[in-house]
Amino acid sequence: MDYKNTLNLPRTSFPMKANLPQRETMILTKWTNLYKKIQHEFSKKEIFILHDGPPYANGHIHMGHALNKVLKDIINKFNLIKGKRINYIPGWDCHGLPIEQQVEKNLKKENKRKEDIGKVLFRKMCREYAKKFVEIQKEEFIRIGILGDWENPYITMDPKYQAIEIKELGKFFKKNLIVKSKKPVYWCIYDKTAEAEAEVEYREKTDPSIYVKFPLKDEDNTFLVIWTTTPWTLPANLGVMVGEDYEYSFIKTGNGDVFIIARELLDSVKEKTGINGEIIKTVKGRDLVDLEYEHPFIDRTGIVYPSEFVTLTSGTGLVHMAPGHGIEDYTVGQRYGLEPFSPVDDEGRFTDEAPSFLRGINIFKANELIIEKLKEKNLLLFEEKITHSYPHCWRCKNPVIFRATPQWFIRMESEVNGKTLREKALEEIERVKWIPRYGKNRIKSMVEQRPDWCISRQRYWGVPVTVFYCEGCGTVIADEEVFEHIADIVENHPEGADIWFKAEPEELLPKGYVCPKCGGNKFKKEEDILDVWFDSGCSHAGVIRPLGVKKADLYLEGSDQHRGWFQASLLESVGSYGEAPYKAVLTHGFVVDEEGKKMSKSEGNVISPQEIINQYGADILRLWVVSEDYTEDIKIGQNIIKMIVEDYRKIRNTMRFMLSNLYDFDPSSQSVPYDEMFHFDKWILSRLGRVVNEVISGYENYKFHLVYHTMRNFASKDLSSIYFDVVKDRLYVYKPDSFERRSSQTALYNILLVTTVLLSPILSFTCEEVWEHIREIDKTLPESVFLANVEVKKLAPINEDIERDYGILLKLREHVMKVLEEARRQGFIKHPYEAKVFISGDGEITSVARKYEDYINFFLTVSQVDFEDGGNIFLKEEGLKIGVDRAEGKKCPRCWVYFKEEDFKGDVCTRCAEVLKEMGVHSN
RNA sequence: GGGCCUCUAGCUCAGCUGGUUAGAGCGUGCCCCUGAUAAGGGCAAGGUCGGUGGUUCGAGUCCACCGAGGCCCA
Repeated sequence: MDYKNTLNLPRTSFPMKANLPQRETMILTKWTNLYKKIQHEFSKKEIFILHDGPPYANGHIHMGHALNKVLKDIINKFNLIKGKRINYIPGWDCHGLPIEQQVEKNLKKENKRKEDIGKVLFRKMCREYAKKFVEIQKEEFIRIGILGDWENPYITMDPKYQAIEIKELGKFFKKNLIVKSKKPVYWCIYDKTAEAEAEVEYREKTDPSIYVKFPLKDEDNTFLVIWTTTPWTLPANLGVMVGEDYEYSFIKTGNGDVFIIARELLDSVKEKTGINGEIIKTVKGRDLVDLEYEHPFIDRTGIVYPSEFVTLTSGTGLVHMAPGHGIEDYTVGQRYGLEPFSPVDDEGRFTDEAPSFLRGINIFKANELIIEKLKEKNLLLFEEKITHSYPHCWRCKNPVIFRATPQWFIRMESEVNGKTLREKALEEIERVKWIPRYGKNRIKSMVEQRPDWCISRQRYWGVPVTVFYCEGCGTVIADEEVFEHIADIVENHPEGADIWFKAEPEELLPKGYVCPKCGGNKFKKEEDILDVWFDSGCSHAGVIRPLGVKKADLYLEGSDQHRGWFQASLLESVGSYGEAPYKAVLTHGFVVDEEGKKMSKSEGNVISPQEIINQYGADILRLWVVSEDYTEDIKIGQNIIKMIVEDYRKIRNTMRFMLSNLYDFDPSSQSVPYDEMFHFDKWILSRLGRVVNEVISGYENYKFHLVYHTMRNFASKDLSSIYFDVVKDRLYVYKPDSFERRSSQTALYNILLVTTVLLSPILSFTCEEVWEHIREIDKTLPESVFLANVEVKKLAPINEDIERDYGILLKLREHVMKVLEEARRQGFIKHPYEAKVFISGDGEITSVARKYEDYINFFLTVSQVDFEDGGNIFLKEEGLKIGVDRAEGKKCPRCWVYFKEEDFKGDVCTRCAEVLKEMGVHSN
């Protein structure tokens, strides 16, 4: 007789092979309305808001996006498990330079320029471009299983969003947080336009290289020596910068002149200029600070300033400073109250503010005149031509210059509720929880040091700075009512803010509006648009506050956003509402390759989420996200993916084993009450309870890699290697409805439910798939694991008494395994069932093992255990001796355990014979 | 060049306020099973904690410097 048919062998339709790429798309169909359903069913619960930072709507998603969105998804889904309601509205950032550039590039192919087609048409093209990628990315995010309100995302180019942004801007103007002042930007004097940093191209250019003497005011014949390749900026010179910690030497030459030059650069300057002399003293840069000098050819003086921007790689270590013509000069200048002086007009000609010999002259042509002037004054130390890399206009290929132009700024020192914006922002930083903790220092030092926020851009694709200028008196029109009025118009216009560029000022202003200062009724529109960081910085106002909530529970982005979105959002919110828009901010690191190097096309080490999804499935991608500590760089590569795939298999098979042994189990009628359960089943539930605690604390502390390690270890150690291995005998051999089997099935069912729920935030697809199989066991369960309301802790009671005993029994088991291995090696046995184990000694292990005398052989997966000294192969230690011999008797063909002849009834063991009898099966 | 951060077995991670022979899982090797089977089980070998120098009775754990890498700034 084939006894195999009388066993309760596992049965399941849950496939071993996941085939995720295909299966996941089916599950996605099921999830189509899931978010809505959850919102509906969980509507009474406490809300948790993770506010999405908007990715830029350009290109397909990359690993960084995937990492970010999966982390968010895990947190959202964990909150569902905790019994909260979530609100997750994904967003996109749509305006700005990269899209503008891409569209311009496309235009160029048709030999067109954006100037030729006009702002409105150009903006339309940008909008279409952004829209296309919003749709693409949306599909990609949905594909990786991100749960959210994908039907109603927030999009910064939506009229509604733009309207809110304009209102926010209005608040800033109303609170006097915005000022107009000058700042140097890249400027093309041929195209007469500002250019963004990302737009200029570096090319070789030949320029004069001159060393100039700046006479000290209070010390005769003593000169600061500066070096410059832009003599034309000398008329705008307002100071000299030095490095505070550098050493500067005073060189006295033959004719009595004293030159001040950085000591480290002395040799190179001497060599270049031919000056010679002896060092009469050397001082620190900070000792030079505040020294006053006379401008070489203009009747004014300047002083020496300390600067972190001075380097000793070239020049003299003393840097000529023109705050209107250099960004570093400007930054230092701001610090000391210097204006960004720039006596140069749109077309690159000197204005009336320049000395008379230069007025009206093109700056590049003026170089020679200035050099002549310096020679005339005997202040030119040396002159030559050099060729160096210099920024050029990307369209006309001519050199660009830095030129101070009027810009709008949010002033960090403006007052908000009695404090400066900066102080208030710093105060708010203290109130926010930063994860990891050092994130706080990072953003704090950035906010402490940051310059005023320049929010204007001289570009086409963005939200306009909706202010007017009175043509009569030049007054800036920035009344709140005007902003509200324009916001209304924008919100109700199909193309939103495009109306600003289409309509006349009269159409945009409230009817009959006159200049509050001069009563004039002719106005000019501001042409500038807003910095995209202001766009996304308003998202709390556009998304969170309309829900009636003041703060998001969490913002979660890459650590680069301490400078970007976190800061923009903080400043915008503090300026507008006096507080931070978030309670907590979590940051993650960046995706790097297996060597820890950053990914780049040229290195060829880029891996895309699409590749992983198509080859292995989104759950593999999701498992990867939690496999590493994301607060630092997170590595990915083929080897790492392989490892993740292995782990996935282990977890999947563990789930499968449980399912396959529950095919005849009805939890409502066949569960064994906890108190009556078999001790080993109580033990595994207790272990599960520990796992639940660890996993929940891992989730709560955002340490998902700990969740991963805990679950993986539980699956492979506690479950596969111990519990399943031991419990198989009870599951397979006993009568289907026996206590022995039902008790273990009760445990298995609890474990399956709990692990499925606990893993669902991570392995969302697989857990949903498992869930569908669990629902065949319990038909009362809700349709999705994400709608489940499983009280995981209740299903996994911790039992310390049992844990204590089993802690000891497990030690015994480990010892026995070693002895069995030795026996196997020596050929005594092959399968553990062929063994009889002898346990003796007066230690704790022996006494606990005796307590479980009738069961201990099953726990050790051997056929027989004797509590006496014996065995051919043995292990001995303090108070314990374990021996192994061949089991006595013969193997029962049904349960495979060895029994003595007298323990057989017919050709099966008495245990099996009894089971068969109860089952009504006749054996031989 | 500056600020912040990281560096423990082949891989991913533990290792609390400094204190016995540095742990886990995976992978690897060898073996077993064939009633989880393109599965399952067992045993074993692998680190002196990026490097150097300090503080200390004692350091992976504190300090300094160096190296590799990441983010931001320049």
